[in-house]
Amino acid sequence: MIRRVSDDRPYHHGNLRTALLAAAERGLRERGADELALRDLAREIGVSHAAPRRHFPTRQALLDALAEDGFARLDSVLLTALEGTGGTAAHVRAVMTAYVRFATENAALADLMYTSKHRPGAERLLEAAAAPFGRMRELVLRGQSEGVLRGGDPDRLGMVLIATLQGLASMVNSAIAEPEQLGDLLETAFAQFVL
Amino acid sequence: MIRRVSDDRPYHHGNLRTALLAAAERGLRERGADELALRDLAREIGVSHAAPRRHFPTRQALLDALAEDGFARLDSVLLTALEGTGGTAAHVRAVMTAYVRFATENAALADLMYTSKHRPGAERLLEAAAAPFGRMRELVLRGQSEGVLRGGDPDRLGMVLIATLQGLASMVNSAIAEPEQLGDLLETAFAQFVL
DNA sequence: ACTACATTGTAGTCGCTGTCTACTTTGTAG
DNA sequence: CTACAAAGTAGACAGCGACTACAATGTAGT
Repeated sequence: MIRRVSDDRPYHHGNLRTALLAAAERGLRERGADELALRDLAREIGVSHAAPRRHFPTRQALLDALAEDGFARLDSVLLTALEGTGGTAAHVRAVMTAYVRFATENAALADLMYTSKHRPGAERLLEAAAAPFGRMRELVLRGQSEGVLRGGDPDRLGMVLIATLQGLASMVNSAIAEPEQLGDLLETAFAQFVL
Repeated sequence: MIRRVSDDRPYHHGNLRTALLAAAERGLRERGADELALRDLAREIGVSHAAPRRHFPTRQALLDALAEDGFARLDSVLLTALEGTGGTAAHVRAVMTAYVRFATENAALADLMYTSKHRPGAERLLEAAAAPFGRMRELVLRGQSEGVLRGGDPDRLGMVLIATLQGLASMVNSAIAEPEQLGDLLETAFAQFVL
């Protein structure tokens, strides 16, 4: 059992991919995507500068993985919101609040999730996004069948709903709208969707 | 009248700031913000690598200027849409279409305009954004007074409207929604705002 | 238990970038 | 005409992403 440099860390990290994602997520939250450097993460974790390459062949691959994970986290946040008490209308309100809360508390992550980079091979991201979008679609279907939501193609309505929420989060994140307005803005949006 | 290196370009460019912005805008459209390098732009224009610094002290300053210009261009696009024929409802529809068209044809620019980078000194950007937002607010006021738009605080309603449009553009730009759906999505959104 | 091989780490290098500093050329106001 | 401000150049530096060659470790097959 030979140990490396300072005789404390094993040659193989064992969980480098996970460690990288965790460190990257923290860096993303605290300093933004532009400040994320693979070499910084490697130093922070204590591996060589080239080690991350085994798990993320390129910096963009790491950012994509972050975005993918972001959609999974968003999905679980929405799921939690749907577990609350109250009727469908209350659920809609809860989900709306939860979405915007998530997207404003993780502003840089939200940017990554909806970035418009030239990305030909982003199937993984789209699959990850399908989870929260599907969940929202189900809620819309339920709302329509109960008559609390406007009719029409549930896919379209769900998409417009998420778009509105993500747009509102963007306004706050870019400092165009003030965070204090968020409650009122959400209420205005809510009134448009719920009959 | 001494000339420089290849005896063709004068020592002073004369319009370097404008030239940089133009080249950057093209690069932004064709290759995305990540690929924008100050040194590339300098080479393309034919000045030294340090010359851009006189006009944009940092790369981020150039990106901010691009975003600022983006809001000005957006405002003029909206203005054009408002000059069309038809009543207020038609104007609302035209503005909605124009917004989403602008934000999808200039996807990377839209990202810059609504980015959530830690930006303490972004007053310039906010001032630039005030133009299109103010224009939208006027339209909302007109729509409300004519009874074609839902009531409530016009600032809030205008903000929700732009948020919805920007959100829809984000969905398309990130390939979550397909461009072909845009028409239907816009119609769904339109039906929510116009009584 | 041994051994071949895939996996996952290390070290070093390369070109490129953004930023900074010192210097030079040009425009311009007094 | 002359001093100074404005706007360019050249060179240096550290840091980064990406690539390569090599080393250590886990593991599957005999």
